[in-house]
Amino acid sequence: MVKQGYHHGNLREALVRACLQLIEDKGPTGFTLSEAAREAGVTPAAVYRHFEGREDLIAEAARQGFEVFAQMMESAFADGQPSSLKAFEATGRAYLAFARQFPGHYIAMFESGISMQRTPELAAISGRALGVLERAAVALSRHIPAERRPPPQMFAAHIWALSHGVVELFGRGTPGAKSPFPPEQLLESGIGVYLRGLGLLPPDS
Amino acid sequence: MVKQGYHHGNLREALVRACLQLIEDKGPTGFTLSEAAREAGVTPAAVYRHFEGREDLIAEAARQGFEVFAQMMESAFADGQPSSLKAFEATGRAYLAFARQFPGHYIAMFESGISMQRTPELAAISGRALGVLERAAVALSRHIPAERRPPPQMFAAHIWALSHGVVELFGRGTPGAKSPFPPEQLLESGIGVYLRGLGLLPPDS
DNA sequence: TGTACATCAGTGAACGCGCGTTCACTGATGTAC
DNA sequence: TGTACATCAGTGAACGCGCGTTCACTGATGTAC
Repeated sequence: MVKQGYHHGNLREALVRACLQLIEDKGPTGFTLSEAAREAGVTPAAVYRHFEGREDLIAEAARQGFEVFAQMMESAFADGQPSSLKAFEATGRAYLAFARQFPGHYIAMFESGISMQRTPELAAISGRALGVLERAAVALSRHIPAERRPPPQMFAAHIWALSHGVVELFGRGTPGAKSPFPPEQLLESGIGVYLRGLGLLPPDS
Repeated sequence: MVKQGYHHGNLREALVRACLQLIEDKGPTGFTLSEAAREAGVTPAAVYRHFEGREDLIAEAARQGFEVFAQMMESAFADGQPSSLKAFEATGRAYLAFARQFPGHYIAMFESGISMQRTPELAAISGRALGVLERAAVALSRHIPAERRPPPQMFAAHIWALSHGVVELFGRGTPGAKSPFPPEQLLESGIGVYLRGLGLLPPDS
């Protein structure tokens, strides 16, 4: 992460990577522009050649996160193949997998306090990512008799909330951590119970 | 919140209140000891008569939060009366009610980064609060045939995660906020589906 | 009831610190001819 | 192939700021006699 000559070569990306690492290690609070610059082997002032400031750097980190997130969710959903049920479950797993694989991104996206509406671009990409969840819910909903079918947005919101809660409380070493269950199992079983409650899984098993 | 004479009278509590208000308004990051002192009409140095420092002040705010939280949860659970189902649902509602009624406390407790294990006292009171959820789950579990009964800790963890997720994503004006459903309804319906999945509610209705 | 004095809860000045941001600058790169 | 020059991406010094924390201090309170 240390540059050699006068020109860095790829400072922009190096800064984003430093930002992500710092956020992951020290939380969104702990991140400072100066330290990211230091990490990249560069003067703080150099950052301003590539970003408008501290916030803008975090926003870019989040944006890249949503990009990867959207891709993972979409490829997990796989247009509802082989069945909308399998696809839905895969989507839930992808959510957690992303949070674990890219903790820095996840924090930048959901805990750093930057708004998803900060820029049109950020709004678009985050909407695309979370839209997958909703599409998955819509597809699954078709298998529920219309009269006791909850609105798909509500369905999606439930799953999102459950997933996010599992990540925040049990996905990292931080505050809760008391649970004797690995987060994957927790989320999978939680979704299982939920789907059974919707009549989408056989009551037993 | 401004003192009159040389002695404040109740500076300790005034500082905690200021801390909570600042945390609620500006997030845990935005809170500074100096500003809390200013708010209380007092020199920053005066804070050290009552707390060991910034962290200690936040921890006390969290502690008081857990105190209230435990009380609300316990009185909602009401020893499982009138039925373990009703008691359980009331407990879930109490969780959300607390988060909405005491946002500053909630943030200090779950988002400020202070550990629940910071002091034995904090560990005890937070354990007591979250223990209610587990007792409620245990009581409810008895109505499930043993062979398809999930461990009550898992049960409790699911509900906690769902509740926390709803609070974080939809309970405040911040990042998600796109959901067209009020958080209360979201949580209630989510728990409803979940309990149906456990066979604790009739499949229809 | 009055006074001496210990205790307590504040002051205010000072500290060192690292931060984010700005500015005029300069070294490196690449392109036109 | 060589040279002049525009453009770009960095430097480094400086700024003002507010922070958390410390220290010797002093004003107010309450208690003993």
